[in-house]
Amino acid sequence: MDKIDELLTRGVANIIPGKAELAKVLRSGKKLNVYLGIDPTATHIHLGHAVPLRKLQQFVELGHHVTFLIGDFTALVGDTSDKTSERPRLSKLQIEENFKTYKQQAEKILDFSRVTVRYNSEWLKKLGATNFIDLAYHFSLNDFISRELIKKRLESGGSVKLPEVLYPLLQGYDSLNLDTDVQVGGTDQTFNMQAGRTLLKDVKNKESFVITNGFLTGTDGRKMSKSWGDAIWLDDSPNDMYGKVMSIKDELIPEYFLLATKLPISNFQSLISNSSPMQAKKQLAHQIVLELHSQPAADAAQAHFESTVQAGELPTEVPEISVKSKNIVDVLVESGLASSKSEAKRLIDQKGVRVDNKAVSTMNYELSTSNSIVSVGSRKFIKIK
RNA sequence: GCCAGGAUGGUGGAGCGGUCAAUCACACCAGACUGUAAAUCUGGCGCCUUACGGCUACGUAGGUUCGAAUCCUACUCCUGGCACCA
Repeated sequence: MDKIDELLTRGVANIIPGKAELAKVLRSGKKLNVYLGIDPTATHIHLGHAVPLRKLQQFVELGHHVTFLIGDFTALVGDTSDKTSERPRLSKLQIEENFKTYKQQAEKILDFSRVTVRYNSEWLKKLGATNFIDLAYHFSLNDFISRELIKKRLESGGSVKLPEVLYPLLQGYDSLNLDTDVQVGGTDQTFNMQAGRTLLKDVKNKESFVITNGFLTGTDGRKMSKSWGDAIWLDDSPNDMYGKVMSIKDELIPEYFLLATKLPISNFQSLISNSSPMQAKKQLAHQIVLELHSQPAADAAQAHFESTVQAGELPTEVPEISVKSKNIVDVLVESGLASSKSEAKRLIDQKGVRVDNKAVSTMNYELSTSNSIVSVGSRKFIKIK
């Protein structure tokens, strides 16, 4: 399996119009214009978001011309499928701030020095009503209302706002302006990306491709999502990240190797079949931390996991804190181990609090010696100075 | 503008005058168990109090009542429908 094969298969849900066609173009050696669009309201990236970024990076490595498109204009219109939150109108400054934050995380995966960053307001701002109507002639309402989501809402008497219908049009115009050969995105973007194909074909008589990637399963077994609290974030600390990976179900190990690391497929296949789930998962967690942080961080996170979680020992580095109080309840609150006195008492009640590894059984407990280690549960430790 | 429906804890969503700090589910926390921070089971999950109990909360502001998340009025914001547009 060479790089092109890997690009065509790894984490890929669908290729439109087809894999064979794209393979042919890739093999021809032609440099392609590839792009991924993002919504500038998003600033925090998790491993699921990272899947299309990895795909983009594969294109970069093959020497294609990759554009990272920031949907600053379309953000104003809003992809209204998400109806719960009112979309704030972002100022140019905010958008740039957001992107800065985004980039800090994204560059762990995507090499921005070999990527062109652009904003779609560049051309959308200039698009007048006349041109806009012209664009609209390339589409029919039938296509839009046959979409599953839209159809359901219409059938149940819900309303579909016009901008929702117009949104794909703008996205298609992006493709046209970037003279796109390949668009990358999640399967949820299939329809919007198709609009680009339509325009390119109609206007420029150009055949283009769409690659959609699958979704990564979150730590709770559902799709990894910001709102479900089951995400592993690119900026999670090494220990957190390692731990979160260790908490996934064993069955997900191959999926994670495939979608969340860049380890060659053959490498991890043999690894999985030759080791116990526990070992394989530790390898996986190590690899993920290594890629997103560093080798030493990954080693340290693994050591931390082995000693703290597996052997139940104290972590090597315990944050030190000085507190005014001696009483255990106050200490817990002051150190932040508990958010309120009520919670602190609850924790003590439930035998969740230990001082120097001995469970605290009374609220009146006073810390006697300095340098005591206070712990809550099995993973929160603090050393009291 | 008119009509109808709605706004409850981190989320979804009950409750429709007292027994509501608010059913339930999810998320979260602790305990047990485990190769694991998985699964499963147990307990917990506003704040203050060792406890008895107290306090603040159900969009905002008032009112009715011995008593309101529950009834009334106004306002704000959402969601539909209808109308109007020189």
